Amino acid sequence: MSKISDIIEEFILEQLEDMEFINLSRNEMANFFNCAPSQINYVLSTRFTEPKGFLVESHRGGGGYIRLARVNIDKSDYIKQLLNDTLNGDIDYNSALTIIANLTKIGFLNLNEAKVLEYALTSKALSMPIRIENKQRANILRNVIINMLKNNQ
Amino acid sequence: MSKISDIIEEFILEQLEDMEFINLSRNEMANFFNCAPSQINYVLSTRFTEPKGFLVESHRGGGGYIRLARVNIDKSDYIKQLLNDTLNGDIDYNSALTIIANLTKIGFLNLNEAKVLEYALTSKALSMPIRIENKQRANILRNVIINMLKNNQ
DNA sequence: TAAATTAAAGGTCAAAGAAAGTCAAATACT
DNA sequence: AGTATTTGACTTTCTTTGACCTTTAATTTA
Repeated sequence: MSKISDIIEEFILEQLEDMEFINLSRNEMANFFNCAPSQINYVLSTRFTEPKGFLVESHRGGGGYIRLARVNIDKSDYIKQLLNDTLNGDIDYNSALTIIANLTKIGFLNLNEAKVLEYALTSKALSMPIRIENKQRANILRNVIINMLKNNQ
Repeated sequence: MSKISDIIEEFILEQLEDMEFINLSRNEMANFFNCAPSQINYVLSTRFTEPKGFLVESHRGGGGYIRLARVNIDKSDYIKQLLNDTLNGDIDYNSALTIIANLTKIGFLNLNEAKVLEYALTSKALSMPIRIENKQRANILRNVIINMLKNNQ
């Protein structure tokens, strides 16, 4: 019994496949999937976030729409931004997965490396009596990146 | 007059037979076996543990589930021993390096994977009080191994 | 035609609902 | 007595729903 949010996510991803962007109508979507309009916002805000590589713009009023675009990332900018910003805060597991996927996409990690890193950053792997899992995750990820830069390139 | 825990264990094992993984609903199970939901947790935590070669993931909230995977643990005595003993204690960085080297030697990890893992387990990456750091390191290493076992069959 | 109104979007937020997790007390075995 | 199992109250996490808000286009009115 799959969640409606997952179904909507799947649908959107399908639409977006090899499209630079798509325009959605929130009300039509809600109608089609038989859910509250705000459900669409929920899906967008949990699954189509900026760190996951999506960009959402919208216009209200008559003829309003939601435009969803994929952003493509520049390798060195991306890594710079990770080290300077993103990885100084807290990173939950899902965000980590996204980051790892991005690092793979830009060729910084290969699939084997990505896999190991994913496994090392699961909640379970990091679970500790103290509550600093997300900080810990960010820290590990940052250090791996730094070391790869230092020793590999 | 078999214990309900044993019956549930049996049931799960049967489901899992020649399945790579199964998804359970805790509430449905509890309902089916007429027991408290937390009984399911009890069975999982006493009988489907990592050292025994099982992997449990779960999600809460609407549409939540518990996913149980079986892992092929008969790979080598060395790995068995790691999961059963060594990695239940504390592991300092140098011991980790040795373990990673061994895992590489027996072909369980390739060089890329080994490298990432090394980077992820440095003191700096884990930066915390030393007592906890070594526990954390063991925990991460154990989780990586268990997940690799699952994925590489 | 400019201003005012109405209708058509989309946004926000909090409450309700739907799982699963935790922990400790009670009970049962050995 | 000591360990293992069972139960249940309470917690945490994630999802769904709905009431109310804001923005903008279209339409009506003075």
